Amino acid sequence: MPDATFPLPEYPAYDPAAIEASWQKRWADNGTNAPNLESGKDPYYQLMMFPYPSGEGLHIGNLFAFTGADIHGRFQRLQGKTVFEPIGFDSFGIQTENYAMRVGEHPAALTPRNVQRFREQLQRAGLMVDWTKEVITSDPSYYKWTQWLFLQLYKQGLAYKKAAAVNWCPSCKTVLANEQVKDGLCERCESLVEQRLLEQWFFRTSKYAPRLLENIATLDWSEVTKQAQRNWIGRSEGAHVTFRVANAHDVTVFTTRPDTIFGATWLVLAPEHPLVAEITSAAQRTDVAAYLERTKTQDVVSRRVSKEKTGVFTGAEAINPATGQPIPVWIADYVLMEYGTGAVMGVPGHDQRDFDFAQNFALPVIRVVVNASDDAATPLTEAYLSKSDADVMVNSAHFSGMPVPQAKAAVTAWLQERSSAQAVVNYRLNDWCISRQRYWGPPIPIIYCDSCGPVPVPEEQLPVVLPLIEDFRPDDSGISPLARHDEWYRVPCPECSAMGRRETDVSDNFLDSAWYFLRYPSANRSDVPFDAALTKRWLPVTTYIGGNEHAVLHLLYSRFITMALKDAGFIDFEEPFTRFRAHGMIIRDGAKMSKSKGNVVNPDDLIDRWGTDSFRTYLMFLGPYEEGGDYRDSGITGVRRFLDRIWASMHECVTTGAPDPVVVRKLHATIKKVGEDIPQLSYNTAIAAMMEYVNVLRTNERTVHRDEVLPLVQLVAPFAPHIAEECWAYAGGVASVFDGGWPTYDPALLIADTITIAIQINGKTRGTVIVGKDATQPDVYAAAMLEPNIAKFLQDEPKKVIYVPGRLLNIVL
RNA sequence: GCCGACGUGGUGGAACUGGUAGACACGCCAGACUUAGGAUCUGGUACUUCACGGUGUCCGGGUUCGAGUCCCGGCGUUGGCACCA
Repeated sequence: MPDATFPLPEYPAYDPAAIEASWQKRWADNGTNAPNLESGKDPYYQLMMFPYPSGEGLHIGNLFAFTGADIHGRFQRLQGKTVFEPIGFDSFGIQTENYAMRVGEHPAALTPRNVQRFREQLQRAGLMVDWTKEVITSDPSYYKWTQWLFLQLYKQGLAYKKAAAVNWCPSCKTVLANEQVKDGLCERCESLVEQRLLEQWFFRTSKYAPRLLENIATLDWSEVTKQAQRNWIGRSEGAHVTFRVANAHDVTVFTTRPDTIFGATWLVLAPEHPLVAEITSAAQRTDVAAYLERTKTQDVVSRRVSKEKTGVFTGAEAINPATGQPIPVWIADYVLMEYGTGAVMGVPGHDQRDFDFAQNFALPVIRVVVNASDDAATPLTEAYLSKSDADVMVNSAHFSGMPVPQAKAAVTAWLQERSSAQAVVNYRLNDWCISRQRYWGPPIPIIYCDSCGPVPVPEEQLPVVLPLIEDFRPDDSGISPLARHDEWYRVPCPECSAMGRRETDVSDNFLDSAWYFLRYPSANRSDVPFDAALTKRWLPVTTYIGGNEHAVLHLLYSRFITMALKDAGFIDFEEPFTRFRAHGMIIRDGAKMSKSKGNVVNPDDLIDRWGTDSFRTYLMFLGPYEEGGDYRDSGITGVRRFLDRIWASMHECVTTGAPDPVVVRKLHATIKKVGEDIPQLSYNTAIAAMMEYVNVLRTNERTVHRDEVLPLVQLVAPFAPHIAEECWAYAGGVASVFDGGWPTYDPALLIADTITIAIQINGKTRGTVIVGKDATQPDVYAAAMLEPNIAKFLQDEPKKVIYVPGRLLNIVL
């Protein structure tokens, strides 16, 4: 930066702090970033994932995410679209509640402060956010509609209550979703997770599994995200096969390998299977009871992580419908009640888990699939998982000798004829448990009445306001703290007016964020969750940019809610996000930033030192936006120099004379490149292209013409909006640079008069020649012969000559 | 175990459908202007060789006139899921 002791320049030094504050104020005063949602032409809904307002303030990852989304939104605006770029705060939830407990404050006191701090930081970040449509999920004006949403799903039969074995964290004292359990430990506090049986509210996400899966193909989303969704939904084709058990009961299993049924030498039920009690023989009752007790009290770690196969014999026998032979029925906790039918057939020869089980309990192994080169008599040392289409059946009655793929269908059909099987498709997507026995969330709007049962709170009585209570801490009763407050808890039944009790569970934080994008355009409306006309005009979201850590849950829940609302007739689309792009993660020194590692970077300090524009541009320059990058302190100087040079060029430029054609040619190439890179989120290469242009622009301190620099100001505007506005205004631009459009390029100017052709001998580059742009192969060849370095190789006639016009000539000797 | 991504100078990273590997930037070296330089500008910077040249995109094969890019087989790093029948 220029020093004050030096002869003063004739123009003001680039002072980011001053111009950034001034432009942020002007944008707010002029409503620059608040589009007219009713009438703006070409609506473009640019969404970014709203932050959870933590006590630590915004971190660099947030700003990386938001800046990337903002650049995209600003670019769309420069293309003439009316861009709506809202933001809000995901302020309910267990994170805030846990933080509040840690610092000994009430979440209701903490949240507004955190939100305010986030707001200030976000405003400094120079985002094109429409602050008039801000949404705060913990505000009654928002969660009123979250509760309304619950009621709509309830009416549709998509919300129901059931007793379920849940993951219980003894430290957080709450139920955890399966997704919140990592290796049997609580995702947040890393305590051992236990199992408990509780009455919970569920949404029927499983009903939508096929649609959620099929629609993925129609979405313009990052491929990684789509794949993660597919895996999560987990479709598998197979069959339900029914076994007769103890001459009295039918037990249905799900299998993806019906072809291996001749190798099924036992049947296993999950410990929670409803038939366990009925089929257990008198002799085995004690052992079974002991086993059930053990699996129930066992913590989830030993159940889910140690894959040791345990089990107990029920004393019952089942008939294998293929062989007609009796096989023993076992109970084992490697069978999960949540998946399939909660029962499986044990085929030790061709399933590794069954093989391990057979080893532990000395159960017979029958091989029913062999590879062409294998001998069926060789004892197996592990399960043979059929991988080749050349595998054939053995020991399988009249199916022996049949190739495996064919046998899958044939065996199913054969069993089906005998009413023992049915081809089915199974999904691993479970229903969504939305109950949380906690305080900091929207109370689920249900009242229990002794005579009427569960009664939904009438819509006109919403919101069910979360009461301000001092002792919001959960205890280990498993019941929400709200139950301890009679004046809130006791309430008349809406139907019969007898005294009833409120549901004390609050809903999952993911429900708050599963519909916020619907609320934004209608954020100022208190009478409806979303205005019909505005929703029609602005949704679905045009482009959504966010972290891939939400690739599964948040995005899937949002899709589910959107589908449910469509089916209920509230909206006319069923996919909320037309285009989704996942950004990468910012790491430092090859590792995630974390407080414990002490490698956290504070964005405020960087903005103070270098300015928002430099900081934004630097974040985008670190690496490909969709991959993230490695943060280093040293690199930001290069970006700041780049902006300094733009500033200097603008203030030193002349309007007399004509722009240099060579510079103009480079300018047009840069306009093309930047305009192509931004929509693909190739921000790092767009910035590199502009830097290259600046290097040409200022070569040897040449005099810059205004027409050479003004389009550059427009190109850089999405990245560095404040300096762009300032330069635009300096050059006499009226209004905002963002209403000035995007520069166009002349394709004719991109074609140079001369081109450089690489000359290769046997594929090895030996030199280059410069020829006219229309040079033919003989022209290039002749030119190459004038180069001594090339000519010396050509004592003999070349065998072959390959010419790639405009690129290279390869002479093969 | 399953699914995915990635592997290029001292560093972050470029390289469109196979076509001059290392754009751009940091750092470093040298020079200019300077009382000064942590400002600005200019030049250089993959490795190796005095040079001509040779070698280079994780390793080993292959396809091709030509491979960072495509194919096969390894190794490594990283993200997600995981007793899902």
